[in-house]
Amino acid sequence: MQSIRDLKANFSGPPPSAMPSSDAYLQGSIRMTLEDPELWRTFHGIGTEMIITKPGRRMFPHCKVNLSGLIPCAKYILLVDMVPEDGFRYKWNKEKWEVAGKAEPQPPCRTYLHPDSPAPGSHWMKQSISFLKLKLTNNTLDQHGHIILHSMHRYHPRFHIVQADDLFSVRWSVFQTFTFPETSFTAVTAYQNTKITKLKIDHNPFAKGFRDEGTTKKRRANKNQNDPDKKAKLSEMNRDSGEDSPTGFCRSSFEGYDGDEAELRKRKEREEEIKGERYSPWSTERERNTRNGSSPAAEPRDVYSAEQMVPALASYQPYRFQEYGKSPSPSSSVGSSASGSARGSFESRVPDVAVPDQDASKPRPHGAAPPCVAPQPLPGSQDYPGLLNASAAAPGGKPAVLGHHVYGPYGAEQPLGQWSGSAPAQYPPPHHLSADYATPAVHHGYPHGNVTEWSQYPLFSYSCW
DNA sequence: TCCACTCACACTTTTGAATAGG
DNA sequence: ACCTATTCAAAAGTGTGAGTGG
Repeated sequence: MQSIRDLKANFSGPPPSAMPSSDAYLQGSIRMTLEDPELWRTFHGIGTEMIITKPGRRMFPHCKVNLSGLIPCAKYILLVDMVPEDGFRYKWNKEKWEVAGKAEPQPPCRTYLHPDSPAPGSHWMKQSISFLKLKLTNNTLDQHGHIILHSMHRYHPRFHIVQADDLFSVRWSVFQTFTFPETSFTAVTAYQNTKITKLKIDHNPFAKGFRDEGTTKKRRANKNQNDPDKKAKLSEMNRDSGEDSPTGFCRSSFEGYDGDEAELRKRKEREEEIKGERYSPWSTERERNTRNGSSPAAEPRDVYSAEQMVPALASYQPYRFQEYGKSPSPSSSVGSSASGSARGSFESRVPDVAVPDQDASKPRPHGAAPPCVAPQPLPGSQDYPGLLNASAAAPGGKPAVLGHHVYGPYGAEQPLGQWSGSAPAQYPPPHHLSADYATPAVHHGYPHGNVTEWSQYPLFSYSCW
């Protein structure tokens, strides 16, 4: 298990009041654990899919985490963004996901700000933190601040904790970034894997209507009873599912899973036993990538330990350029975003992810500029303008500590409400800061001194309700 | 023809206002 | 007048399946 911090240096001399209390920062060990990991793992074991729609769709399971190790009286801001897992587009073919080509250019970067932000550490630690209202969309012109993703692409959520008294001081603050491998998912506009559908129906209360045989069967029966073709289809589905389901409802082919709660538990136990054999449709691939390295983290069993903390320096930072990869701004060429890439080896499919030798707990002096690194495409077909391969970023395979810089989406006049508001007017058309938060604007002509100006670059777009 | 996507639908839970009771 | 509990309607969140368009 790695515990690497994603430390953001202050690049432009913040006012002392805005400086994080670095001692506490460095000495404290912030710990984040994923709530309901079992559920996540169940989904992950099959290959989690998340529906994305134009108006925005919540995640299920939704992200819920516990935090500890924060300074109770210090204020923190919590953010979530979505990071592409790799540089590929996928298709569902014959009961499994296959690579279908190169990934599409990254959509505008959006970051979800937890509505409680900023709040004291005691607040974050006293209860689990839910990102229930985070929504995903495939609408690149989305005006509601939802997180924009591409269908048939794989992502994972990334959680950022920033110590900051208010949203303004985010830009001076130190980030810590956490990811959980079991939260990775494929964005889809319609479910591909019936096993996932089944799991969602059985666990999501809103889908209860599809759960038992009663309503669903009736509804389907009503809809189909006059249509022989549909009848045939339906019975075919039953056959496919490998069960003589009397319900005629989309019985999952998920082996042995029948939706009954108690039964589900038993199944889960059984699954646990065989987890090593089939953990995830993706895991084999990952293992292949990671097995060469002898990192213990590559072992699924370690990876999914219940109290897992996966603080990760993203192996790639969302180095997103405006206009889908066209390099629009000076910042794109002077990255500095060298992410200290220390996601567990299990987590990255980027072959040459390196673990930073620079302990994140070792502070860089404030004001020290991070190494300037030009973004480079991921190896092979990976062509993510939005990503920076950490190892590529750091010469000599020594990823530098990431300068994970934030451009506040709020101007000086703008209250916190700007982040949490839902009025479309508050969301300017997506004109995304080139190289966004991976890049210190101070290097690229976005004067920090002028909040109003840099606020034009919504590095962290926001989508809170 | 295939496949990704959109939309209307029926069903559910959640939310918030109105009301009643202490 | 205030607070709490209950009720009810509207809003929002689900997956489904038909239809559409590239």
